[in-house]
Amino acid sequence: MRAMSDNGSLRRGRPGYDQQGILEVAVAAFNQYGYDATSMGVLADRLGLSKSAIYHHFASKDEILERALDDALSALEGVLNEADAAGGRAADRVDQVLRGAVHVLVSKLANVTLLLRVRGNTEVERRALARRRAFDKAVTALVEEAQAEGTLRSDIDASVVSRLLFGMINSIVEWYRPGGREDADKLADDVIAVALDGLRMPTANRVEELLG
Amino acid sequence: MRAMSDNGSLRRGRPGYDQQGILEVAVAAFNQYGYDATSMGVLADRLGLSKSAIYHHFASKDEILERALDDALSALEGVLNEADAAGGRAADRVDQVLRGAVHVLVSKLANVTLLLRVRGNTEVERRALARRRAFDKAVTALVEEAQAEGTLRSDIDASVVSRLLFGMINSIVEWYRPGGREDADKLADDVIAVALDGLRMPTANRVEELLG
DNA sequence: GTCTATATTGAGATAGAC
DNA sequence: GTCTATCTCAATATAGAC
Repeated sequence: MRAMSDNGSLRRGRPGYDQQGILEVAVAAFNQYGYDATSMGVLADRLGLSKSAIYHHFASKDEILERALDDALSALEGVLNEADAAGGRAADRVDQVLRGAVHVLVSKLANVTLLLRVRGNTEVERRALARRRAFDKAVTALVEEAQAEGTLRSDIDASVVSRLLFGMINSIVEWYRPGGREDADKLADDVIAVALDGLRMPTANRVEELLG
Repeated sequence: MRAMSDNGSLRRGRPGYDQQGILEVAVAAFNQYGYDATSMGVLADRLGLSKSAIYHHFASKDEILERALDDALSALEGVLNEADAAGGRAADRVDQVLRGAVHVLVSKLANVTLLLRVRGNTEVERRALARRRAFDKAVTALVEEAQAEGTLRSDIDASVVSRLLFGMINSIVEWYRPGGREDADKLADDVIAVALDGLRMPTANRVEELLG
């Protein structure tokens, strides 16, 4: 409740952590070693604190994870809600969701990375997985709409399409590293370009030559 | 060295495990809970053995992981080598590598899944990551060749292209479940279709309408 | 090839002083 | 808000019998 409690990520001085400051360091460690392989001891070392100091801010290791996952999930769900609220053609909403998802991935890279690696070992993890499944289901429904509309090819199953799309998008967390705001836009453009138009040169001969 | 040592996965009777039999159960558990979160105790329970019985077959938990990762990596490297040996246009070799990778993913689903989740916590894991990086690098070189050749669009960086492609392909392990041989071919077809031609209906209006 | 111990380490978490 | 010290439990791994 002190004044400095609200500017977590801006305060970079060593001691006197708030939840946000601890969260950032913890998530980075979780992503580097994996959640299970990251001990409270290692976490304490990274923070320059004792283990018990961490327990002053969080009730358990699990609770740290819960906070980080909720942040990522809320952002992704927000993208979906915005697209739904915007209305319009399904194809436009698909476009909006894909671009929005790329931006969330980039802006909340660490937390989303953590989310994508959750296996469902604990109640916290299982709740997160349930929210992810709901998100995936909504995206699949959107793709189905776009197929019915005639704007997306319908020779591939909608759930396969949405899984491949998000497989591509989600894989960004494996290699993308910060670097500015316009990079996220360019990345989103590239993803959309590959997803909608494919990699083949528009002028190149089609099926026969490449796949023959 | 007994006769039954060579038919591991075919022998389904409970006791009298060989390395292969233990490996399969272990990898399944590693994928379900995550490697670090899977204890030798849980593994023993699943095998219907005591912990010490496992140590008769493997020197350590790490060695079990090493075997599984090597199997997946060797298969993927084999795909690359075959494509290189086949020669021909870069575009054809890209196609061959993508299809081959999908088939390896499907045929060695469990081991590849494990490989894709390795974080680099131990020497074994770091060696596996190094082999993965070498594979990725070779694929990127292949994409560059195809771009220079004029068969793949060159407005997107080759390393981004290969990362998005393999992001899409690798994500298959998250949802694909057995189900027959032709499924793998159909899946490979779908991946190639999305990757090369994109999702947009060939007849639909292009950039202006969808992205406007 | 498997078992019942057991050694040993490190984990998550708590108590209570400052 | 942080510390030292400690509890408790579960982990990997080993010893040695059958």
